[in-house]
Amino acid sequence: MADTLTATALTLKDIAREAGVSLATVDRVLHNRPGVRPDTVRRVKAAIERNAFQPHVAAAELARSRARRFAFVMPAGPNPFMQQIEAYLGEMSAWLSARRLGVEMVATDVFDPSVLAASLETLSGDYDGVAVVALDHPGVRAAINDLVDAGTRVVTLVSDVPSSRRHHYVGIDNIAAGRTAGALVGRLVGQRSGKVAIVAGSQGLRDHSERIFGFSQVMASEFPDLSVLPVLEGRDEDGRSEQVLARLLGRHADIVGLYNVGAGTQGVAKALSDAGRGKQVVFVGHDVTALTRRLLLQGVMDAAISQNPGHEARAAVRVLLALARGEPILREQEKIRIDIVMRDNLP
Amino acid sequence: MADTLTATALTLKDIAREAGVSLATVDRVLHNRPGVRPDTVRRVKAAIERNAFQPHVAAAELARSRARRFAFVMPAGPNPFMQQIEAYLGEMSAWLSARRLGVEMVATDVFDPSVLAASLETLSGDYDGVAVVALDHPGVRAAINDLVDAGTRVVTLVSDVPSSRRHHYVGIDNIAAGRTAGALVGRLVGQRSGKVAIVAGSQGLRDHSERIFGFSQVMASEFPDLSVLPVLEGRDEDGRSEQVLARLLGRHADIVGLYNVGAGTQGVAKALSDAGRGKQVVFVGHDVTALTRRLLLQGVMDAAISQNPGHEARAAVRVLLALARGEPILREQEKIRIDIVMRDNLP
DNA sequence: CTCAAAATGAGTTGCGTACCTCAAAACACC
DNA sequence: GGTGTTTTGAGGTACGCAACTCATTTTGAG
Repeated sequence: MADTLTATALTLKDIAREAGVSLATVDRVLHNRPGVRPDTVRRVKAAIERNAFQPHVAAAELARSRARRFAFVMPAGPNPFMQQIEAYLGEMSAWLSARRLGVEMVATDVFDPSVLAASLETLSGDYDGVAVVALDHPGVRAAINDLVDAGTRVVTLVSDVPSSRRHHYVGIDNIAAGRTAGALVGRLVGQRSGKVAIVAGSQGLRDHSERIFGFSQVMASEFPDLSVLPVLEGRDEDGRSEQVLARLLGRHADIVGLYNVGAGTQGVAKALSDAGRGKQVVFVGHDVTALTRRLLLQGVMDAAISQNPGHEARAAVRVLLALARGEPILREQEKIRIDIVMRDNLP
Repeated sequence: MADTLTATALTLKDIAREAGVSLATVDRVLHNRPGVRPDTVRRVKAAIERNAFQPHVAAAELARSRARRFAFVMPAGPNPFMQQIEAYLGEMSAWLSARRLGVEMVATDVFDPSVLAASLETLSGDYDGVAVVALDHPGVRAAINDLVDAGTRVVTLVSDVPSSRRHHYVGIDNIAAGRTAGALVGRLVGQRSGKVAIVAGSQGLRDHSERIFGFSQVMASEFPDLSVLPVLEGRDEDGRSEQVLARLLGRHADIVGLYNVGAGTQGVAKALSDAGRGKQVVFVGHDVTALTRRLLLQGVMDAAISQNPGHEARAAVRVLLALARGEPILREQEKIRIDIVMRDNLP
């Protein structure tokens, strides 16, 4: 009836006794310090395994006096999504200080590889962990690898650099996000046939191009009655997005679906409304902000694909902390889901 | 450029000096122990406020030696959703034991108020915290209140008892979940008109009736072309669900939508398939299990409304721990979202 | 067998808090 | 002023581990 999940509370001393060695030797093994015969290492590790021993995290944390410092390298300038991440980190401040963790924001131009790489290089040695919104570029990859080699824990945030040796990626699978957007547009358009427009920031951005790829894949394979128009580039700016979309709407009267891949949502919505086609066109975009929330409630947007920024911020901190402590990562917990947000499940 | 988020690392000794009292007095104030003049209490609290002092959680945890014990009171018998919660708790075992936390499962008949209440009473005193899948009933409410009065922290899990004095509810808003299901069915049906069927476990269950309420609300107000048929009760069993639905499908050729409120999904799917209407009827249900995953991939189910069981398990533990430690709860983090899961964003 | 190097034991200190005891001081009351 | 009560101070111990020193034992090479 009452089924217990946790082990008994052994201490290092118990492990030492079990392995027939002294506390000092267990300590050496536990921290990979030199001067222990391979055979002894094995005996100690066996004792640890056998008892499923976990060092008491509170005791370990207390003993190592030194506070941990993490850096968050984020885009400079006004990006609502990034501001949300920063805000959620702010909400954690009591949590952080109760654990004597220091989190510092470093603003930089993440779109310029050399600037970003240089920013990363300056962090070396000063921090126990770094979270970075990274551009996928050889220079950046090298900078990340240097940090890792210097013993800093690195997680990529929102945008990944899979070819680097970063310890973890906190963000969504953008191809799947694009596929989800495609399925939604296709299903919500229903029986109608017609054309589908795509507005992106730039196809040079990895996350945008991956989303477009996934979207197109689904449209081609599952919704043959819908034809996808060439991708418009709005550079994530409202004005330009509005302009290019307005022109396209003028030329095609049979547009039934619209996928906005990045930002510039305000402009996209305005072009739709001005053309008087807000209700006929199925409009799917990304992220839940004050604006998209309003558009969803008004029925202008039909769905938003979202990655929970609060979750991303907290997951990044937790992952960095677990890495620094040598604790296992709860993969399931730290995985960022692709949220489908419609009017009735607005968070 | 580098903007720091966290406070400096003061200790109790610093606070004592600031307030002009001894460590012992600060300790008395911090733990609401008697024997301190009101005026002195004020001075100490002021010093704490002024410095935004947070006790070092690791030190506090270490000092109080006594391990914490939590109990999870869950339904006995084979319920896949509950089994998932249990499995996720199992995945946390390393995390738990590194913090010297004991989590025990208590299986009981949560559908019988008196049995459930009795189970809760037996826990009094033995646990620092209790998470319970609770039926909303006066006897249960009283049992919960008794636990709270005895100093045990209580969170309701999945199913709430809002009228009790439980400290926290970990679960979704079921009315909103029903609304979301309704919006999905309506939108995915598209231009067609016809009838919509509802299969529930029992309308006596609070979560089921709330979901039906939300679903009907949306259908009535936003999809006037769809008419909702009377609710079928399948008691969350496959056989009975299949039987009642098969009969209904036989009587109505114009069913275009189906909402399965609870379990019994296997039977519902079978009735649909056997009638050869798997593809024409928009089928929305709850929870991501091995079965619903398969049905989504096959295209039999169109969407699943899901509350992440892993998140619920971990949130319950974190909330109980925060309550026990007197730490603030990260509301945003512990809030359970209503996930819309379609084929392309299957977790 | 000898000797240096490697491996190990034994012990100390400190981290910041909880929890406890005992004595001293301050206070209230008659 | 004396009495009893309340408030405060001072100090200690313990929690489990990290990080260190130094002495001692074991090992392997010559």
